[in-house]
Amino acid sequence: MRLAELSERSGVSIATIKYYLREGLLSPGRRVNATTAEYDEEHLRRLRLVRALIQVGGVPVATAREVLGHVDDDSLGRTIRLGAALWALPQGPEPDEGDPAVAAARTEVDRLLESLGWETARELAPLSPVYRSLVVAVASLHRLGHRWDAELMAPYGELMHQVARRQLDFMETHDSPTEQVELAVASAVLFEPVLRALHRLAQEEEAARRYGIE
Amino acid sequence: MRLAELSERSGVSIATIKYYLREGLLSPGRRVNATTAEYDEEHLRRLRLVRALIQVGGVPVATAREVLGHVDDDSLGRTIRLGAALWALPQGPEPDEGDPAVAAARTEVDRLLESLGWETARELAPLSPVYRSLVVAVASLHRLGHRWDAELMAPYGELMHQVARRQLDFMETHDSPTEQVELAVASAVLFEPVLRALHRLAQEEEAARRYGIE
DNA sequence: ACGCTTGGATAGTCCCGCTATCCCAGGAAG
DNA sequence: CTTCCTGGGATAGCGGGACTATCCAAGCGT
Repeated sequence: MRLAELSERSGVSIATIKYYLREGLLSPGRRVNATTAEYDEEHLRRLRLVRALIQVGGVPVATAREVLGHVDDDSLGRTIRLGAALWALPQGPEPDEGDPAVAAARTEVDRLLESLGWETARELAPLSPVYRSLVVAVASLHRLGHRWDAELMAPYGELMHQVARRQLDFMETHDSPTEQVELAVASAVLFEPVLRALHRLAQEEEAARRYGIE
Repeated sequence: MRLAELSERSGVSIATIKYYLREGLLSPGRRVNATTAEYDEEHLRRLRLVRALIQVGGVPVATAREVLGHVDDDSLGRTIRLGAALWALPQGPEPDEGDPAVAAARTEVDRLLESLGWETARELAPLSPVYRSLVVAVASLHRLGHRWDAELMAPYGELMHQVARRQLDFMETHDSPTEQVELAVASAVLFEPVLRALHRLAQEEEAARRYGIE
């Protein structure tokens, strides 16, 4: 299919697709001649993923490029590829090491990982952006006066572990490693808005049950 | 305390505090005379909340203003205040009603709410931005080929309900309604990065356990 | 009295995600 | 062959968002 058709079927404007091509989020089409390029279903799939990441997941374009670069890197093993893709995602602020709230948060997070028995996560913690963003969020909660300790959070960790297990089960129903990693990334990015929405709905629901519509 | 001290203690630059004052995220200090204003602990607390919303939660300034407006509106009952504040938060794209994936997603979400017995959420669904953002995310998962139905999601809904219950329990340990709503908003915004980080760590952990470091 | 700080107002900066314009090279129609 | 039209690449511009830098006038301290 041509650019025009790709645009038609994906609902993304031609100008925007060109922009994504420039930014390296999409591989160029197969050049038929100097003025024509041909795109296939693979491009369409990828374009939908890109849109989902950017629009629904709110991932910046530069980050999406990096993530997809890892997804496509089939020189790596599955775990590393997945890890690399997930590590490229967060982009929150870095922890301010001078802040005592950060130090306290770090201690609690470490205790949490220990009590959950997440050995790999503990080993990789000093390097992991995800770990750092967790520390930042916990430090913020501390500063606002929330009690937040490992005991309190452990059940949530277990829950998220259950979620992750379900998702990897689903991932394994696909064959191609690239597709698997793509799915995992899509889950990471799109499943989170789902959880967030469920969380907020639950909060409203529970508040209404406890206090009624005053 | 003066502006300079407020800046010092919060770690936010004077210029930025002035910006927040202009934007109405912070109430002006008590004017002592034509050139001096006095701020108190309340301002500091609020400033920390604002920073957390914006930096950690990634909430746009305009949205934060709206949310805090509801938090401060003590003419409303607790449930409504909390609901209004949470409704102002999401800011995702609106669902495209022409899209069949959106229609399918809506059906599944409605079935989910029914099976969870979230009556209030069901009643308010047509109006709720949170509900709409859930539909958008689910539709996106559908388009990317994820199986997503009410049965699959119900356990996650239950989990989020548990989370919400714990948070409201904590909220009730505070007395002032404004503080309670503030806490709830902080939870909604800061607890979510925590869950997200836990989710990603769990995903890495589980992948490493299943596949090793290939 | 005079410099120094404080707070308010205004304009400017930087980044990001597009979007509009221009240009040239085919291919199709006459 | 010529002419016109379309597809694709390159470049520059736009609009919004979050700050940030500069200026200014009014006190306050010595």
